[in-house]
Amino acid sequence: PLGLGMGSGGCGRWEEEKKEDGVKWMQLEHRGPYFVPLYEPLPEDVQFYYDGKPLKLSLATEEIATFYAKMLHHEYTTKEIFQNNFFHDWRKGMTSEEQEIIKDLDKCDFREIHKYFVEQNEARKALPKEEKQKLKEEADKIQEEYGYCILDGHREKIANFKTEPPGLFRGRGEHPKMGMLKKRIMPEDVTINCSRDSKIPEPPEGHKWKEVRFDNTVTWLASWTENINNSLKYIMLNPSSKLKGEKDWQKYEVARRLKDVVHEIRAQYRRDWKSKEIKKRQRAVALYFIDKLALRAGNEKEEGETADTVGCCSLRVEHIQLHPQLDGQEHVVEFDFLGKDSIRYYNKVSVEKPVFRNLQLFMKNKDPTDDLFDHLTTTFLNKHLQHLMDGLTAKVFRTYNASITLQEQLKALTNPEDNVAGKLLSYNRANRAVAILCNHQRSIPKTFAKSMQVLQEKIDTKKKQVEEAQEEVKKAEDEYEDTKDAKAEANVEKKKKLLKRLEEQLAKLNIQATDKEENKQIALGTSKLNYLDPRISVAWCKKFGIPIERIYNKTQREKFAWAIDMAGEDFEF
DNA sequence: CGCACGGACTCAGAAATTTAGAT
DNA sequence: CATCTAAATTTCTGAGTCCGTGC
Repeated sequence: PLGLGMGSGGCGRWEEEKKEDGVKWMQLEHRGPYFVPLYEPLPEDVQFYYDGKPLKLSLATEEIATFYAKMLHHEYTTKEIFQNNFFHDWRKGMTSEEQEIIKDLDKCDFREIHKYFVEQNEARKALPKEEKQKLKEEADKIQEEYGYCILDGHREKIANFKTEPPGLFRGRGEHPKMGMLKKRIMPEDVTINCSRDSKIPEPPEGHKWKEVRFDNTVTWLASWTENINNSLKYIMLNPSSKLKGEKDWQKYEVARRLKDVVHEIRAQYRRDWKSKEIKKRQRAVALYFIDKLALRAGNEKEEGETADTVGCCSLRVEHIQLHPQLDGQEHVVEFDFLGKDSIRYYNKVSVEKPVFRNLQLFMKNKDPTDDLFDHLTTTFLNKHLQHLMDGLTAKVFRTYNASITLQEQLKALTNPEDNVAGKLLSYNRANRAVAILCNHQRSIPKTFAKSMQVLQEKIDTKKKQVEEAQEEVKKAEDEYEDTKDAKAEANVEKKKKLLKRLEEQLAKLNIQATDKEENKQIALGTSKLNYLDPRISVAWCKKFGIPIERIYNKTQREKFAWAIDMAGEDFEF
């Protein structure tokens, strides 16, 4: 229905007969989820201690105890909320006798159990090669049996074919539910979705499914309700599948359509800044942020159920500060809030004057904890966007701005004279510009400082070698001056060649160091995988003769097969 | 008929595992 | 060539967005 235009190339796999509205497949057959192994009790000599005395736990109580014991040295277990939630749920699982004894988490000693698991891990690592090989083969067999399905005649990889094992819930950031017990998923919890006439998956022996349904308007193979947030979890296809690939393609086509109308939309929200309706003004300012800063929409969240994070529409007064003047800039807005996954967004932005004025108005007579856009919801915003362009929602701006930024940055940064390493540095820098725009961060790798130092030492060594080689060249040249014999001439060439090689190695190391430093706190993967139209990258590779393997690994090439197939070097986003 | 709510899907960084490269 | 180590890749599952529906 979207009328997707084919790029150059074109291939059978990505163009197929249209299905009825909302229908996702005609045939779906699979084996159902793979259930993670049941709990194995601890050996007799591994004991739990309460108040200094060994205490034999019932099987269910012991299992939950092991979840905590495994995390003993994790920062989580030091948090009061984690401890309280864990202890509350643990006690619920205890027998009444155990409840009578175990009343204080501080008196619980899990150290021996913890030590046992550490040793188990080490033992597994130290296994002889053949044993490891055997384990791998077993895993491969499971993957082979449960990891694929048949969808409309194609064998497709499944993303998550295993049920999630039980354990303690670990939310991101200050999550009020951290430490709660995540229950084991049983076949009786699972709904299977497949085609009516397919081989219906067998539940494990002695069990039955909660339900088997035949709904071809959805893409999931199985689902269950998890007990922490009482929400659904799904088993779905791998990104390499045709179904997901087409959806991905469609996403970028919508973003490309935004390119045609974005100027009009920008003109529109600038007009709306002056509207008499406060609601319209708020919508226009929010949209300006979404467009300029690539903020997320920011749906309302249930208070106390999740970590306190916000997006654009849910920003509170306390999340911004207004500076009429700052560091030589006018109308500066200082943002400081926790976004998705409790990742901090911190930014100082000079905004257009009407935006600044409006923000002052929106903040007037409000408490810090009041909503900045108190008359705005994501539904209202998206209704408006839908009206401006078919399929337009707030998130499309992120996709659009990310992809257009990559394209522009590649154009600006790529030097055709550079070698492959130099061009790849440019690519990474363009990718990095997008990651910064989208605020994709990672924690600085634990070994960062050390490995940076090692690299710096390598550079210093190489520098010395280059200097020595330069002297060697000079010496050889002097000798040739004196002797003029062929052997000396050959020696000069040899030394020059060596020098050139060393200089190239040094340049490469320097590039590596620059890249590493610039990248230490930036996560490139998320934008590469979810925001950047892969056809831009494919075209860039073709244009500059960079092998596609240098920017996409195997998994990424599988996910972006559609783009690799269809994009020529002249593709424009 | 507006809106809460559930459902289905994309997007997210940490942790685990594997691979490659240095010694 | 073996072994250690860091980087790359894969796995995992939580956290968002957005839509349809039912009251």
